[in-house]
Amino acid sequence: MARGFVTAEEVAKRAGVSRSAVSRTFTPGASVSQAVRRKVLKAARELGYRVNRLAQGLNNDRSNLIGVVGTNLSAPFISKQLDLLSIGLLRRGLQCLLLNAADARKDIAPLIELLFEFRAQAIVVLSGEPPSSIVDECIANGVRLILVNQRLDRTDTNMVLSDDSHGADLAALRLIAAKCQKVAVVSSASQTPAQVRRATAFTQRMQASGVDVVAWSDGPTGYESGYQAGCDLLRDKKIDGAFCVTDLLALGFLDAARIEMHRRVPEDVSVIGFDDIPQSGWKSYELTTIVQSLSTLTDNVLTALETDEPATRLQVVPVSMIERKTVR
Amino acid sequence: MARGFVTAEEVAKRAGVSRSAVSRTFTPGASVSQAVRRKVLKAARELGYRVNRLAQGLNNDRSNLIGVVGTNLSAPFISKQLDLLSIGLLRRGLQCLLLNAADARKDIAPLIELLFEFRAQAIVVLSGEPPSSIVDECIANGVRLILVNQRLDRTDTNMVLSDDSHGADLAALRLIAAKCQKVAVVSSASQTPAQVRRATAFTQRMQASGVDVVAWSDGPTGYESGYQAGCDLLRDKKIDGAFCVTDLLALGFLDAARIEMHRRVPEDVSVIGFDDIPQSGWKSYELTTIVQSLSTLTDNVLTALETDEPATRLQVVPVSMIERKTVR
DNA sequence: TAAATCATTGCGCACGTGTGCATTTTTTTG
DNA sequence: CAAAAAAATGCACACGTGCGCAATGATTTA
Repeated sequence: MARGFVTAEEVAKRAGVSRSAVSRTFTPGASVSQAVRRKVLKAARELGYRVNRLAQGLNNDRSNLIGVVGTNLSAPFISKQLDLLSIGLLRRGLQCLLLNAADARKDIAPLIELLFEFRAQAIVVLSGEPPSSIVDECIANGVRLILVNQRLDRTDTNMVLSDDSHGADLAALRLIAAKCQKVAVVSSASQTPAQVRRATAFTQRMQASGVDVVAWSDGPTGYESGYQAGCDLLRDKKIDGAFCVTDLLALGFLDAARIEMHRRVPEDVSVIGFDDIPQSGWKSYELTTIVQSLSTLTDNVLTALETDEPATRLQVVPVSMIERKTVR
Repeated sequence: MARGFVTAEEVAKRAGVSRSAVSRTFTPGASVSQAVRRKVLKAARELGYRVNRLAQGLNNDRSNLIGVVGTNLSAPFISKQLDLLSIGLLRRGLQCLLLNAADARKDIAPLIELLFEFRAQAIVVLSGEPPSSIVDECIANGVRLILVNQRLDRTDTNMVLSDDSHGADLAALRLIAAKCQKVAVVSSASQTPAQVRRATAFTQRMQASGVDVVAWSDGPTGYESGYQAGCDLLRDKKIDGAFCVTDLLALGFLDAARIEMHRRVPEDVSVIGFDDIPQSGWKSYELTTIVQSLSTLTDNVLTALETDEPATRLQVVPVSMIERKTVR
């Protein structure tokens, strides 16, 4: 019971073979006789040997580590994304080095530096806007960079994002069909690129149809902000529709409308969200919303990760609308 | 612009010093003159040098990697736990190697093996029951193992868990105070140790007071199962109280009670949950529940991680009850 | 049976870093 | 200014592994 881990050297000694034999036994496709292999495996089992992947990655230059950076890891949408991503990585024999960007909301550059130090093979950014200089460094070091739901004005990095503007269009058209006269767009103070795209696309489409639009954005992207928005906005009795750029906002808005402001949904006010988080399907809400296909989003990230020469740098994942019960 | 990463050797050559000087420049407390340090830093910046932590960990035997294993990473409670944990790790200069145990629900042994291969300094298990043999291997290899909300019959590993039985007691006493005559205990088919502890403690306390208890457990631990439980159980008009071992179950139960089974809560039925996830505070629910202090839970994990000689192996975190509006 | 082919094995180098040790340079002290 | 102390520097080894290369042993072919 030596302190620390067992090395291939010790296994070799016990099995009475060379260290190379041990290495080859654990290297698929290497040339070892059955007899030696058996001896090595026996010794390894007895000593509790495990190959050291760090040392392995040192001369392989394949660390098998994938860096994942994100904020708001406990928000339903992101956490589901992380869930699927981590499963997919594990299945592909890749490890997930998770960095929570909560402390460095805007500037995630230091975190990416850290991932460089760990020789991450690739980096997936779930949220937080990376400066353009980071992209250059990734390219220089041969690290693949994948941005999720986030658009950069460059063609030399991978981006996977949902079709925000089309989603916003769907929402707008639906509210127009519901004969809304005056609608609200609810977003948060964080104003992520995705949120801005959704809000502006929606606004444009509505205004083109001659519908009044009032914008609201304050606080963090969560239930409470949506609730606040509902309380603020629905003092205006004219408002009969709302598009919330996130389901969490929409659910807060819904509760404010029904419970605090005494409106009937959908009879008095129609509400549409974006994301389709699990809670939106709960019986108390049944929110009509734009669904991002989280599985195809994740699949695209994973293929972008393992493809050697990515054909398409920019992948836009289609969205659809699921009609539940919050639109007239 | 060489392919791959820059090494200390190259920096040394460019700066006109020895490789040792480079190493020392990036090692806090090492002896380097100002002049040399400046030259090295300049060269490093120009070349984009970053120390290779993998190689570093090779002779340090401090990989700085902490393995985190868990299932249901997108469930509100676990995801919040992961969120806090990953923040805390980062602040302490530790990296979070995340393994999603979704594919190996029961047997997480292979995942822990994998963490051994990466020479993780410590392993945090958020869910999924590790076999006792794993504990031995961790000890043999000097890897600290921390089990969260999960009790093993051994005294040689770290465990941090909420006071489940006391929480269940609080719930029982409250339902007794509400004069419930017949109550349900709702759990899931997964029957994790924590769930079992809560359910049995609750049942014992209730039966000791002469209250009828019916148990229900089926499906995964989520909203839908709670909903199903509500639909099944509330056919019995006698049932006027329920303790759900998880908030998600409780929320589903609530919706079933109010919407599907037309009961008034709390007038007809009282409901208590466990965890205090964000959704429980939402205006549509206002669930009375047992709150686990996620922050102290996480703090205890982190201190267990960095303390060299843990005084207390078993840490029980106190729980409390937050009264909202689902109990008469 | 001799020759040729093939599988197996061990040696030694490489990967990128930290650090002990001896040596050289600088600073402080008397 | 000389001597002693302190600081800085380079060399070489160690960490644990994969793999190329040459040598050895086993097997097939003529």
